[in-house]
Amino acid sequence: MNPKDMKYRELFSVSLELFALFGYKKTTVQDVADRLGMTKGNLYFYVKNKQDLYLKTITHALDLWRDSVKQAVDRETDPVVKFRTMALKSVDYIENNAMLRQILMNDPSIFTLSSSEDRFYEINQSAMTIIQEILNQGIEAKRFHPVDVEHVTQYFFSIYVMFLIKTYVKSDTSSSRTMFLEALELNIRGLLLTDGVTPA
Amino acid sequence: MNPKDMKYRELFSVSLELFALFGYKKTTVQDVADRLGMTKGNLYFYVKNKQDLYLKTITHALDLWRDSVKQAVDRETDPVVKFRTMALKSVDYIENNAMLRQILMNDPSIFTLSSSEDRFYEINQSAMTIIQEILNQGIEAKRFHPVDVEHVTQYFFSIYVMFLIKTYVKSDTSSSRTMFLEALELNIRGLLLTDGVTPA
DNA sequence: TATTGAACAAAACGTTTAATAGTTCAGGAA
DNA sequence: TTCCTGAACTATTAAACGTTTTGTTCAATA
Repeated sequence: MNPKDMKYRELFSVSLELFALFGYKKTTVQDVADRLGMTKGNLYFYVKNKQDLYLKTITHALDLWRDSVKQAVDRETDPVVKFRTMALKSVDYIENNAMLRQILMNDPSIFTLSSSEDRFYEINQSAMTIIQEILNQGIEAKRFHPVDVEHVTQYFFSIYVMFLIKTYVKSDTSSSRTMFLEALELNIRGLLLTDGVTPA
Repeated sequence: MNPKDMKYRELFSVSLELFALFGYKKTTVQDVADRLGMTKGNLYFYVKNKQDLYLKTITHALDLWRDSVKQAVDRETDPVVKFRTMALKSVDYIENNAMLRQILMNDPSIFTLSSSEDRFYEINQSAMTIIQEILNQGIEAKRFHPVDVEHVTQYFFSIYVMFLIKTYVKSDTSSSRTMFLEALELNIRGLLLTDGVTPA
């Protein structure tokens, strides 16, 4: 890895930690520069402005999240197992990442149900591709119902976002784990074709 | 109907219209009193304060919504038809009620994914009862999978709220209708027991 | 290319003040 | 009693102010 990338990684890492700890407003450019052992003026060599620093930091964190899920999915071959792995790994990742959870709580607008308000549209779009590919593969293999892939992908991603909001933004922890697992099985049943037989 | 109830209905009707038109902040107690042909002082005979007026007004509107869905569901007997009727009627009602839609847009916090923040907890709880009864009946009649009724009810209600937010709060109108219908069929398939046969 | 530090601009903050809007209440009419 | 009025009172909001903090730029430099 080249030294420039290293510098960026360190920058995003420090930045994420501070934003998680203090939130966007209370984190000053000076704070970040101090922790990096540089002056705030020099930060502007790496990012356009504070907003840009924040956006790049979150985007980087979301990239790592998606990559982790993608890798887990790629290890599997069966579409049903892929689907289940995707769902479980996604939740597992955030479950074990306190800093990212804190970021979500500080800034509820990171995950929005409105695509037009979505500041992370591109990364979310690429996350949806994972769902889409699994659906296509499952339909191709005659394991899944021939659903409207585009809309069902959108639907699954919306449910996923809804869960994230419920559980980590609104911290409605109570029974949301059980709800998630019940929902997962229900959706898999909704997708599955009964072997060979097409019900009337 | 007794005259007191009539007065309240008029009050809520006028109030809803003004809140829809101007939003909570811009609607003054004076505005409401004027439209009712009374003084603002007298409004306090009917409600505790402005906040109470708003809460009672919205609650009343939500009551009418739920009653309309409940009536439509009660006209059916088959659990699958009931389920579909419930979903379609719910969306149909808001689709044909511009004032209520405006209220939702003015105040995005009416429908929240957090039960602890829910100012309309009771009415939403009673709406969930409709779902719960249909699930119980369907399971009893061996038409539905024996799902965890409590959590699946919560799940369906959350999806419903998610759709309302997406469509009427964030006005992501684009393809949300198609998504809704695809999701409805997927969920029904997920609920349905294949006749007689239990898949391994 | 990467960094500094000073200078500048913009935003946030605390305070004061005036206007507006919400609430109470004594008293009177239905 | 129930319902209502109108004036008095209180709380909230908005604007304007100077002050301080913070974000951003840039010429100089290693």
